[in-house]
Amino acid sequence: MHDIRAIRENPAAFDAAMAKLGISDASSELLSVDEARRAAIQVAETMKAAGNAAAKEIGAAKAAGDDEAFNRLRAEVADTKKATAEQEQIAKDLDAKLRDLLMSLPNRPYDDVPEGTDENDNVELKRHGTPPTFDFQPKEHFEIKGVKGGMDFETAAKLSGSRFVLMSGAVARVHRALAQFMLDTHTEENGLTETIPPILVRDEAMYGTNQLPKFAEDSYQTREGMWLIPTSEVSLTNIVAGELINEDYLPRRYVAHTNCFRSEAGSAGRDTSGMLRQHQFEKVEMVSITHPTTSDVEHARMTACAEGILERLGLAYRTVVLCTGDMGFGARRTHDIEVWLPGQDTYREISSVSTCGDFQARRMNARFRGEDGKPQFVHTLNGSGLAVGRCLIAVLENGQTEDGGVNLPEALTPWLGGKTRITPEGTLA
RNA sequence: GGAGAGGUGGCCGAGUGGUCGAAGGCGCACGCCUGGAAAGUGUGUAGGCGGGAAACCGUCUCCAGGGUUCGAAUCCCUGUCUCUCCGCCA
Repeated sequence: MHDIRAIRENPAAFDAAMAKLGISDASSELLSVDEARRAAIQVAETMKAAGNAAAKEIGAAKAAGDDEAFNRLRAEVADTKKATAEQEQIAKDLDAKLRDLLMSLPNRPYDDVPEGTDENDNVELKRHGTPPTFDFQPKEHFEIKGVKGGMDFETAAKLSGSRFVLMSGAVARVHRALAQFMLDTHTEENGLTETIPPILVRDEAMYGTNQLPKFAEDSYQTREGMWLIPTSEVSLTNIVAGELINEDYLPRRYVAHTNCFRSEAGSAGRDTSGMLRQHQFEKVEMVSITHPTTSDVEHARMTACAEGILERLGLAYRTVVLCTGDMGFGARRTHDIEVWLPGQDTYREISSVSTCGDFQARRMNARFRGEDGKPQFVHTLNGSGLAVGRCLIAVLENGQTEDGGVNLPEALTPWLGGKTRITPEGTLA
């Protein structure tokens, strides 16, 4: 959510930033509602002040035993009471309207974010590792002989429909090992706090991290009205919702391994084969709550944490900064990390690391007490570290051998009980 | 599912119709004390919104929304959340 005062002070800067997102003249309606709202507040408060003063006089008259004055003042107050209430309602409605307008606008990109319309305008920041070469035609993950038996889409469809998978045996084990490896690395080496959060949340949490009100159709809701999280960013970021915390509590760094649920409402027909895009998937998510002055450094740090996982696994990747047209609703800057998938002969997103500035903090009302003793909004960041299912795909495709087996990354060995390979028969060896 | 209790400031906790934005404690800030620290001690310390260059002023807020009343943290209604006991259950 945006700061109406900042917009009021410099509407041109705000409009220029929003124009980069293709939203023209964003400030004019905001400012006119704001002006009406402030005028209404002024009127309402003046009326209210008069009423309060009268109430005091009435009390004094009563105490003095002056019945004549008491009754006269009572009648006066009764006359203006209704008008005051109406005026207050007007002010309240305008305030709610302004809030709704502010809530529905996306965050403004930082100045260093490249302008563009879609993913083709994203700018590469970094390329790490070399895509492996094969002396045979590398397959997609679900075509690899040793993998097929442990990655069953038909049975999953019987249970749940399309975009679900039933993993078993070696594939399931490698998937689990990956998640554990990520979690252990983040907690033991990157200093993140391991967390097991609820994955079913209330409306308020979904508002806080901007899934609501605009993107309700992307998530699943229970009969009771709770939401299955589309990412544990929701649970982790909202830890500080409504809090006024001590400055020395910052930064706060969380990591969680959870299931995530997405309806994929807008992506019919995309990535329909394999387990690249599922309704249910596992993700190791990182969230940082920081002081405003350190969020940029934190953004780089978090990106490095995610990249480090791929580096240890020996996977080639590239990191891009998303252009204005490709960014999500709440982000001020987003780094996407794309891993090399030999089966698709391309880089595919495996992590997205965003800094949101105070955008979510305003929505959540998450503050800390600053140097001057005044509350300020915290900054929030989130990033995948990494998407476990997609990481599994990368490991399988990059490690595949001509016989249909898979050589697994050395870094994973401790989490696989010393095993290093999936055989063409689908067993761990 | 049944029964009950309760939501007060950054935190804990008093307060059952006015003089209450709210005692007291903790925490925090500044000072005194000290060689330095701890302890002790003094003073200060809620937030939102609106106005104002500022000082400051107004207004709202004791879970939320309604109601009673001249006046509500306090009484009534509804909602919501939390906790306890019983039942069921991983």
